[in-house]
Amino acid sequence: MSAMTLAPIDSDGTDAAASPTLGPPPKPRERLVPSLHDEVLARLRDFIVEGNLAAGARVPERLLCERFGISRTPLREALKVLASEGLIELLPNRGARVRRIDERELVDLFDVMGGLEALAGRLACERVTEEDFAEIERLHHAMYGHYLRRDLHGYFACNQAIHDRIVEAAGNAALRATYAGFAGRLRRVRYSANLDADRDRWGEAMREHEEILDALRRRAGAELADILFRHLRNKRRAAADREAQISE
Amino acid sequence: MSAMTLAPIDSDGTDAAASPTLGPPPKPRERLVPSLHDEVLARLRDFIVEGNLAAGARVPERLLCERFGISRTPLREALKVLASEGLIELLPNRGARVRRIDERELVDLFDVMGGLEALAGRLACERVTEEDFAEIERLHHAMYGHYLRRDLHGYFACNQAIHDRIVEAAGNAALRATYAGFAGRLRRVRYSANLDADRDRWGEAMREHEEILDALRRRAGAELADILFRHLRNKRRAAADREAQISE
DNA sequence: TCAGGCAATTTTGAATGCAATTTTGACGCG
DNA sequence: CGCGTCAAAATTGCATTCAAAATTGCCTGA
Repeated sequence: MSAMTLAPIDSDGTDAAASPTLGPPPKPRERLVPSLHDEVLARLRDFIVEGNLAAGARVPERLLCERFGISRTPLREALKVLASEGLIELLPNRGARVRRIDERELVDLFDVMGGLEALAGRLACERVTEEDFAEIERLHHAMYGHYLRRDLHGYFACNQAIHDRIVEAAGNAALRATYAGFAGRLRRVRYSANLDADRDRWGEAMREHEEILDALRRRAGAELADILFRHLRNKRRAAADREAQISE
Repeated sequence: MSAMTLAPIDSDGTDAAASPTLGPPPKPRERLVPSLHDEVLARLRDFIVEGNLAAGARVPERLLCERFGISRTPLREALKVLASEGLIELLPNRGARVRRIDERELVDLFDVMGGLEALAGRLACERVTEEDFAEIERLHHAMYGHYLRRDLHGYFACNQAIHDRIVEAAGNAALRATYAGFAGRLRRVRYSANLDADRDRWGEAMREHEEILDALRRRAGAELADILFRHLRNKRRAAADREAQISE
């Protein structure tokens, strides 16, 4: 093959950093046009995550194009991205299908979530500020209140918020993005850890959260990482038990 | 907007599992045609990872199309995927650029790698077989041999192999894929942890590997996770020091 | 009645075309 | 000589088109 005609292309020197001297119009036009592609991608992802397409079902290109009012090109681009995210699978010449998540894969995903939360906890111990901690502590107590009142909805909201805050406190963009990605994949399966029917697990979860807060207070990174991983493990196990309980 | 004309689409019942009754042609034509898209995606990824495009440089659509002998459509699809992988960034109406990885992001990526390795270690302790362990032990001793002989290349190869085996032993597909993704992103920056110039770090790394093997032997999950995370941290720190040393 | 085969239709994968935006470069002015 | 303006050229985003593959439906023959 011919020589690398464009082998080492040099940077054009344009820096991603703001260069105010270059911008005559002071208007910071960032994302003025959110680009159809991104919008379609987000919409299609939501469409699937929200369960509008059954697991294993074909993803009907034509229909979705009409639905979103676009041509096939941007839709197909979005499909490739969703496939790389693991939400759908592309069968050569046979279209896209919503990926079916079997029990084994669910366990795998939960474990990775656990690993990411463990990492978040470890990093959070290094970087969390007093304000961050105070906010998490506040959420923790609010959650405890919901627990006492048996307010499942409020409890879940606080629980979610706490875990999100920990990830946030880790101050790691790559971690945040990866965490969000896995959370999205898991959101599709409703692992209804319906604690209402499992008071024991609820109490256990609450105790684990006490440990989490305590480890974070002491900035005990490795310890917090361990607790968080096991916390997710228990959560998954409870969900699995509940699943089995329903199906029997 | 109108009613969800295609709201709950049902599965077509076709199972991903082999359905021999449905397949008249017994030929298992899986991936006979690797689909241009996948090929282009892999080639483009390699092209960028191997440093043919400088960080921050524009990704010239037209030129790459000619280079790969394809039209813009599959190339653009690949670009979207690479953008979702974080390898490039897409600026609306202004094309794709190779993402510039600054010091901060490098630290973030290393930490996530550390978190993933920690998870791999923890899971490996749960699932590793005696054969798996024996293989890792063998690699460890081989690595020690390279260390004694100051064979940097052989040392690196074994080192890499050990970490890969641990991830493999974790038996978690999602983890493996995520790990591979981050490894790819990091491969672009040559964090030449040139141990040859840093004998202390090399010795330290070797001692850490002794701990790793020991924890794995005892199936001490939480402990191994902790060691692996710190191992990556130290590796990063050594690379950063070396970087600073070079630039001064 | 039902299995098998063939042709029409549908669907996918990729190329091409076209409007809109950006970039480039020349020109005029201070 | 430097700076702003504006038009030409290039590039991007998306729609449309086209060929190849798969799916569907129909028909035939046992």
